[in-house]
Amino acid sequence: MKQVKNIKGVNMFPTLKDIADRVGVHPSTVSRVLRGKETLPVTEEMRQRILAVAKELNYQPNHLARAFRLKKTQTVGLIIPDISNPFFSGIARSIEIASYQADYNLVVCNTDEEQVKEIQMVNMLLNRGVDGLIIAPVQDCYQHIQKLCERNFPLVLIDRYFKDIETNAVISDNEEAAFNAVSFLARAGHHRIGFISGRKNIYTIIARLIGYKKAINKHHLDDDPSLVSENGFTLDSGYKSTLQILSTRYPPTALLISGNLISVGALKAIFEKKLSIPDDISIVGFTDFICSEYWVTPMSTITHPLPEMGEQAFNLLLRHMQSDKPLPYSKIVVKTKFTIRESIKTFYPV
Amino acid sequence: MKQVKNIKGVNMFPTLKDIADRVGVHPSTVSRVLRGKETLPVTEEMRQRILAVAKELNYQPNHLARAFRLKKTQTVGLIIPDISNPFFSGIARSIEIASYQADYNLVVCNTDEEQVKEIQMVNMLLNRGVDGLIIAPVQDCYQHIQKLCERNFPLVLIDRYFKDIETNAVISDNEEAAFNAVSFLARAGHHRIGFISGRKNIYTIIARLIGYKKAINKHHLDDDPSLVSENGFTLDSGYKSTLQILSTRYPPTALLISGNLISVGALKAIFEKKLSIPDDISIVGFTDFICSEYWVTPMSTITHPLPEMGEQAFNLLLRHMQSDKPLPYSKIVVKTKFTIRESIKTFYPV
DNA sequence: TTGAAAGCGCTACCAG
DNA sequence: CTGGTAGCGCTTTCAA
Repeated sequence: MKQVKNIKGVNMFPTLKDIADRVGVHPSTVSRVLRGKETLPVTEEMRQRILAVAKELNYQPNHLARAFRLKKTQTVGLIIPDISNPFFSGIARSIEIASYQADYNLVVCNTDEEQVKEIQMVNMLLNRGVDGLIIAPVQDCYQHIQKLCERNFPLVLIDRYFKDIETNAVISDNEEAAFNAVSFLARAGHHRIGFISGRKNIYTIIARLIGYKKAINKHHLDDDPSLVSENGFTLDSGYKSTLQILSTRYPPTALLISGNLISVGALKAIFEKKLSIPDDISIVGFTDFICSEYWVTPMSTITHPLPEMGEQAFNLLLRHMQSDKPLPYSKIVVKTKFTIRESIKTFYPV
Repeated sequence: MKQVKNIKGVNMFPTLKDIADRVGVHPSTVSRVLRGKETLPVTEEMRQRILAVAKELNYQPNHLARAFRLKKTQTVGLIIPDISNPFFSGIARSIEIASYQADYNLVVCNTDEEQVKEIQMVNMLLNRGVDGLIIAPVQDCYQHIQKLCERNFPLVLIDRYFKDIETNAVISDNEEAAFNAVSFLARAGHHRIGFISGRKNIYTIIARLIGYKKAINKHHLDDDPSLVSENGFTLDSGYKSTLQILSTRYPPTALLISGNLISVGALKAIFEKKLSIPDDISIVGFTDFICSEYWVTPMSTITHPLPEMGEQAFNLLLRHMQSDKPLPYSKIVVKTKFTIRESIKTFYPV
């Protein structure tokens, strides 16, 4: 009768029936005791006997069966561009901490900024029954995101945001941060300030660009389109953009750089041109590595509170996953921090 | 009859039965066509009709049901100390790339180097029915790992290895790498070489220590226990260890540093002591950030081929997951790369 | 070649 | 208060 199952040794776990047999009771009763709320009608004696046997057998409910039955997996999907980017691995880590505490698992998917992959992954994760989704979207389109919202599927966007559709989101104060950084550079005496922006279409980039422009206008700085270079988020694109901007006839004296991999590429370009920081060129970078302050010239950075972002995102998601009726959307904006280091030349004391 | 299920909009996917009904055939037939091997006995006409309807309805097999039935989830678990450590996020990324291609999902868990958490997580992932496990173990104990092997559960260790038990593993040539680095420093004229080793008990650390000692002996360098500081893998422990070693009566002229977060901590200590690299102290670091070459003094590093490690680990795991009989274990050793930069002072030309 | 039925382990509902 | 039963969607075996 007893079959040799689980050839690979998985699932040698006892089942409800095993407990029921030992106690001499029906499996459904065991289920009620083990899973049911405190208020379910069972004799205290029964409870104790079942609980005892369950502990003795070291019973763990079969997750696969539960997930199948309940259509709940206690798993959330995280879709990000690239986990090996420190910005996103920081976010992933903080989400994992929160999800671990709430007894959820985290499935991590990387899009490489490819819209097709993202759509595939959303689909796949839904089919696998994740209970919720946290996404830093590619932002080439949003129909698939919109559909999730229409179905009231628990979803939180992180870092990036669609201004055309309403969703939950945890984002940072990009516009303000860019404005403040450029304003600081202006007050320090810079007139030509370049912006290596990263991939366009992305919410963060658009917001930073707005902040940049506003500061340019407010401080009457050189407003020259050739000072802005949109490109990818990779080291190489940062390198190329920077090289290009520094090779123009009137290169900037300061650079706002939008992303940590881009910053590394920018440094590469700057050194290749034999320029020195900050004497020839001042730089401020969005998001930092942990080692920013140990760079050739310690780098001024605009830092995101990654732990806070991840925690907020997960907790927001959790509320939506646990609620049985649709909740109103929340948009949480976290504050970045501007750290000034030696990478900025000040013509005037600021 | 038709219930309003899926209140949150999940699982609006058609089932085998939906297809069967449309085609006017039994669900099991549909299953045979859709899942079965090519050789199964079905009329070609039937095949085509079913395939057509399946495509029309955009049928996707319900992953939860399949997983439950088959006890296979197409998911592998990755257990690492900390995804926000660039070393491990690099490994995680390369594993994810390989698993994506093989149509597997990846669940990432962080232990924070806590043995209890690791054991918990192994358990939980087994209960959730992962098909295989890749682990960078904490290495305070190995009984749980051993049990997995006894059950023939598909498992690959990565970066770390137990010399007392046989397992699959993808590791790097730590001993040789340490030996080579210290030998280089010796040939450059250093006699007192310190080693900030990281957490002891860890395979990588033990191997590096052996390589370090061998080089010390071979080149007749100062063999002083106070030159070695074992500690954690955090920035702070690197900071403290370095501070301690540099504060001894006869501090070393060169330092081998075992980990990237530790390196950052070491730098902090060095700068705090107002020492300059490489004039006062030379450094070589195990594993690098992408930005190592842009540090105050570009850092000499021993680099791991993370993409190769992750890919090898996943492919090895895949072979074991796909085989129905136990396979012999493989131990794959990858080569590190020693990159010499300005952080080393050479008393003699090397 | 196809249909029918059983069953994975669990939960939920309805009787008693 | 407890037992029985049905069923989630799929695969697999056996019978037709």
